[in-house]
Amino acid sequence: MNQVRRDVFQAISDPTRREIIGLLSRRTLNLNNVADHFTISRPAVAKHIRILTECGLVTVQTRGRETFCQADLKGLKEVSDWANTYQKFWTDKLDALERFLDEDLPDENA
Amino acid sequence: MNQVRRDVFQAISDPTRREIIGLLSRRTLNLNNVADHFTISRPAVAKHIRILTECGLVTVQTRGRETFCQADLKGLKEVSDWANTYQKFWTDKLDALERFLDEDLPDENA
DNA sequence: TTTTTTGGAAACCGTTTGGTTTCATTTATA
DNA sequence: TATAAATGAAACCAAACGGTTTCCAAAAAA
Repeated sequence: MNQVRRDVFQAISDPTRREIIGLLSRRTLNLNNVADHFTISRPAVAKHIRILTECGLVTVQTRGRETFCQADLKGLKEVSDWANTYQKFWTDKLDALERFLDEDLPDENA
Repeated sequence: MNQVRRDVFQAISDPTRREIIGLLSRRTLNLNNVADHFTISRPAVAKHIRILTECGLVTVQTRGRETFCQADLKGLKEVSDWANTYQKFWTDKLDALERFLDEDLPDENA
């Protein structure tokens, strides 16, 4: 969990972090509020949140003794865009011509 | 790299694996052909490909002494769908009412 | 002013990750 | 048939990951 690689793809690879994203997408919560949703310890949640902040998916704002965590999920566009590059693999709208053009012709930079 | 967690999100968290996906999305290649695109060793590439097969993003077919690797990226729909859940975070089409409803009203399960 | 709440930070731990080298096996080819 | 090509498999490794417990500091509440 110690920070070295910090990109969005790696940040969302952990299911707990995706849950945290889901929580914070609905409302801002302080750290303990987030931790209350999980069985893992509060420091573990804090580390997940740090990872999310390091790739910009969460911003943190301290007020008094509380640390409010807010989702800022613009960075997920990169993920969406990347996955959508391969949309044809799960879309059935390909007709014979498209298949021919996409797969049967030799690639121009092959 | 030893296989335990096998979900698509974790499979695509590694940049090398995303590159392999890109390669195989354009044409089927045998293992050495894939490995030629990288500086890491052939066994390392083989392990990446195994991970991709274990979550169904790549299928493998042996013919003679060669192992042909083919992309089957339907599984990326899960990633696309998940990311698109948060599309409003990078889409500017929210008007004042939407912002009000989404953020300013107290959450019903708060 | 004690006491609680909130959370940062450090030290530690076992497992997973991403990589290597080496060796064996199978299939083609000279 | 001897050799080369393609790959699998095993053993190993350092670093990162995901988690813990413990302790400390600051802010709020009794």
